[in-house]
Amino acid sequence: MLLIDVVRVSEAVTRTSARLGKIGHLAELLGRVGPDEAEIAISYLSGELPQRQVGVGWRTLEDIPQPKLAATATLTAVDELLSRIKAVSGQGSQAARRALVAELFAGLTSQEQQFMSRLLHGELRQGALDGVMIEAVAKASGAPSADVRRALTLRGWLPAVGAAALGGGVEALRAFRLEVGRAVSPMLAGSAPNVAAALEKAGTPAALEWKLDGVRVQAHRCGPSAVKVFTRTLDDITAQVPELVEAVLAMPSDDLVLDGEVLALRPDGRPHPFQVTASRVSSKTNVERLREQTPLSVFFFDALRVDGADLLDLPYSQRQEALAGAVPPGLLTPRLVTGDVAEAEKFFTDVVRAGHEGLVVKSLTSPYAAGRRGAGWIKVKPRHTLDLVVLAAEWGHGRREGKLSNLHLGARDPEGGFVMLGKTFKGLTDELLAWQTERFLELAEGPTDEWTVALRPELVVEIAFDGVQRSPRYPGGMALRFARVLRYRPDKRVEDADTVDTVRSLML
DNA sequence: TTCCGACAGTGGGGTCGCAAT
DNA sequence: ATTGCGACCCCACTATCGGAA
Repeated sequence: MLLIDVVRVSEAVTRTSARLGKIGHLAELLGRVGPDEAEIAISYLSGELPQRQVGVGWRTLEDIPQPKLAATATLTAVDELLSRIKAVSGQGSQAARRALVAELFAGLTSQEQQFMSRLLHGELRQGALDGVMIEAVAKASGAPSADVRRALTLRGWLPAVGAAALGGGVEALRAFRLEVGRAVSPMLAGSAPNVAAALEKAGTPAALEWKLDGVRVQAHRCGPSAVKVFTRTLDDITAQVPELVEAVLAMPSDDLVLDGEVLALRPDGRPHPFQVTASRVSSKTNVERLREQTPLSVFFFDALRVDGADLLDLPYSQRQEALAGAVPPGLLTPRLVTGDVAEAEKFFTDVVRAGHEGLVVKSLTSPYAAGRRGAGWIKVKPRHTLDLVVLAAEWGHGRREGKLSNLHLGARDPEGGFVMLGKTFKGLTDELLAWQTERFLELAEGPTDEWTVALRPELVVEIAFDGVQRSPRYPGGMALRFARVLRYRPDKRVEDADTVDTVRSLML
């Protein structure tokens, strides 16, 4: 199959707004793709590369060769070149990588070049990713989408699941098993504004678990001496977390799959800022030295397999029993089962006072269903707000093209002027986006660069955020974490906006 | 007919590893 | 030694579609 066949379908998917229409276009192509090219086609059309990352970003793609006129590139040839690019990126010069990228793009038409650029950027923007592709695989193979979804949970990679479904139908899908040592797609949580709302969603009584601000880990014990650890995106971080490996090796069972969170705690037991944990977990060199300075702790909250028994389909409460039997009590995430709102709210206050992120409220009956947010797990976190001043705005991309989208936020400096604390584009409705674009252009002092418009500091906006973190980037040495717009405050003057001192007092 | 769950899109700050400067 | 780039940790929120109620 030619790359252009895939590109044409992607363009048709982009033009079609109805989800069922998108699924129809994708399924049609899956119906005519050969078995050796199915993985590549499914991968590209769900917006990812079979190689995952190949070490090519926006900078590398700034200048690419003239396009060809005739579309002759085959999927397999393109895939093979991308694998070579990845290999060179792993160990080789940038010049060698650039040469291979040039070779790839020189073989593509203009239409194909645009597709490949977006794919490499991870910005296909065709309105279809895994969720839509699951349905397309189901339609093309004749298997129920629940079976496709289930196989994806166990296998963790849709192209392999899709290729199996196209080749062997529903039986091939049902042959997928949880395999110790191979990552499973993790179950994700939805969110609620407060504990009472979360309890309502999860059903009572529910389990309340501490939400720790670290890195999600899936630990596999594969036999007497082997452990593997994966992140939420299924990357292998075993070598970076020796403490966790040792903790799992010390457990009596030698056939386990556990779900948990790893984080750095201070000697007094309170958590380090997320930045400290992230730094430790992502460091690959000097791990032994680093673990002495910043040891990691792990807390498990679910068990997918214990002593060779798969537990994914069991209700939460039964998985908890298995977890408690397999993991020492000190490595269990603190939890409380209750249906009482007052008791739950006290537990929430306690966990926040202990310095942690909040709670995850879990239905006692839900199975471990990967990939689908919001079903059985609901997270709750406290919310801070500040009244800040809009200092500048950046032009948006994609569906926000032509709109001023990303706001530069500043706190008032009592000495005069403003101190930038970060940016946000979140929380804006289309209506607000249109309004602010118009209003900003009235306040514009002129462009500071290609994307940014400086504004007269006159607008006050109420911003919600999760916390203040240390920042090497901004002049005040601090930045807001997960800032989002709540509403504009036309009733407030700039003199009423919060000051940097207020923000600094929150950074404790 | 209305409601709501699931999905895709739009990007945010911070940090590491690596190659080039 | 520093800088630029790519990758990936953490993540909130809105718009939309289409099935459920």
